[in-house]
Amino acid sequence: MAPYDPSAHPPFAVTVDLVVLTVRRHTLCALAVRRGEPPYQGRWALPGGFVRPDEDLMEAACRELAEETGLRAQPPASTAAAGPSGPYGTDGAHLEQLATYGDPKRDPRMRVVSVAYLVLAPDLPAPRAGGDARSARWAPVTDLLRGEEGTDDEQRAPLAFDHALILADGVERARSKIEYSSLATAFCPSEFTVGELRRVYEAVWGVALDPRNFHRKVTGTPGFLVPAGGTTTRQGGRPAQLFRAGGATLLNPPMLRPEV
Amino acid sequence: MAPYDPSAHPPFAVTVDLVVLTVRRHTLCALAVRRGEPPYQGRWALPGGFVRPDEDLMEAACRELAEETGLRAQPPASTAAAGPSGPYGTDGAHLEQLATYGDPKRDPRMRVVSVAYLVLAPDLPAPRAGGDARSARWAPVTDLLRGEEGTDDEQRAPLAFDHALILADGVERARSKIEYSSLATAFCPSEFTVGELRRVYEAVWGVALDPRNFHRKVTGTPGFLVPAGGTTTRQGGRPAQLFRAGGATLLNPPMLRPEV
DNA sequence: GTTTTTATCGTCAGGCAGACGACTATGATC
DNA sequence: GATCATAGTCGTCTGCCTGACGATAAAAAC
Repeated sequence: MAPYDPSAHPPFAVTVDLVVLTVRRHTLCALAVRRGEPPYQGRWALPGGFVRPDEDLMEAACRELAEETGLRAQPPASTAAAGPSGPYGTDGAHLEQLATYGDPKRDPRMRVVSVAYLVLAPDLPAPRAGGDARSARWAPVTDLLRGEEGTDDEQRAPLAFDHALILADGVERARSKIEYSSLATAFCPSEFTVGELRRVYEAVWGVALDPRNFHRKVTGTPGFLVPAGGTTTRQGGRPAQLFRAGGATLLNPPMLRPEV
Repeated sequence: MAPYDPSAHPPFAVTVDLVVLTVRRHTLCALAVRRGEPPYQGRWALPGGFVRPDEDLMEAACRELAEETGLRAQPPASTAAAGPSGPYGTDGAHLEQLATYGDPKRDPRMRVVSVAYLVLAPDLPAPRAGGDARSARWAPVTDLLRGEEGTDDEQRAPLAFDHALILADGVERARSKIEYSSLATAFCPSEFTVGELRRVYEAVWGVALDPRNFHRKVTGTPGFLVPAGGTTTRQGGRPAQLFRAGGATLLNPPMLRPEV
């Protein structure tokens, strides 16, 4: 480390940005908020905000998540406040650090370093608009990521700042992580069927999976699913068994993503 | 994002810390430097330093890496200066963002947010002491991580700050990443034998692998290795073919890490 | 020359995934 | 109520890959 010189610290602002993903209507969606002030006024952006002076990064992410979605997110009492080690459950949603973005020009106002967090949530009620009357919406990630083509529809404008890059990184993380972990259950309500879980994989990966092989795989992996007791017919067709997420977090061998 | 208020930015300092890993004498080692000033004066720490006002995070990491190891590391001209997307090759070494640590109490002097980078390097010559005469050394990660037991030997003192946590996260990242990528070749010189590559896996994972099955796996995976033409006998025994890292970056199916 | 060391090729059995057939149990429709 | 459409669940078969391990090859050490 360079010799310590207190005057040597340029003024950095530190923010957290959230990539909040969910699956709605068989589509992978992300939470977007409309910016109320410059720069990028009126454009869609990822939710986020400044980290407070005495707040841990994950604490700040939890706070922003609660403000935007109403998901209760109390920081873990004492465990590893600093590190990214270990995901952190918030009311069934999954939260983990994604990456940090610090291009000197990423914010025209000043030097901002942003720590992005990834949240995987079950299908939530309509997003809360937040106290400051900003509008928020769930948007398919494909729409948010190909906002480049200029179009009259302001819903199609590219995301503010470098948020398209952050979102793309978050989506890629989610896609690869459900391969070798049981994280896909974070997209499901507390009780769900094998078919619902399969539709999560299909939406996140954008592929069709064989229902029979999928069923064999997830029910055959110890600790992945535990029977919840009942059945449901909410998807139509023959009643399906309800399951809860089991204790296992790592899938070994992993769920194989079909080659495109 | 919260309404913009320029007065609302607490003074954050942003640093980069480096987890530089290599394999020496069949052991996974990390680069450690001795701190020359308080806090934690005299203790071992990860190399790192403050990010400069107009410097991208990865640029800062490259600069620190060059200062500490002499590895030439010029930032990519224009590509994705901000994101963590895509590793970045530096003279054969691999550099990628690891995670960001921002516990308000992690540095007693002030609020410091540190972005950690992971570097995988081939066995280098002795580390450069650096212009400011600090000492640096390669230490087995097991020694650095179990420095907790109080002992007279100052080489055994725990790492400064939260660097033990950062190092542990970096080691875990490396362990899991060589499973499904060809990154293990970053620990090797430009030409290497299958046996040398196997010893990298054995050192990083701390297990013994079957030489025959390993040979079949790596030579049978298209794009992983390309013959370099010659043979060498530097490891003793029968001469072994020399290989170079192939273009493939992802291993599919992955190299399986034996269950403990 | 014999031993030691490392590299490399083969063989074999078991596990798992992909492809797909068959059957079951509901609601919707005629 | 019969039929159809929709989902869910159980099996079968084949091929690929892995782990275990035998066997051979080519050098250095003794």
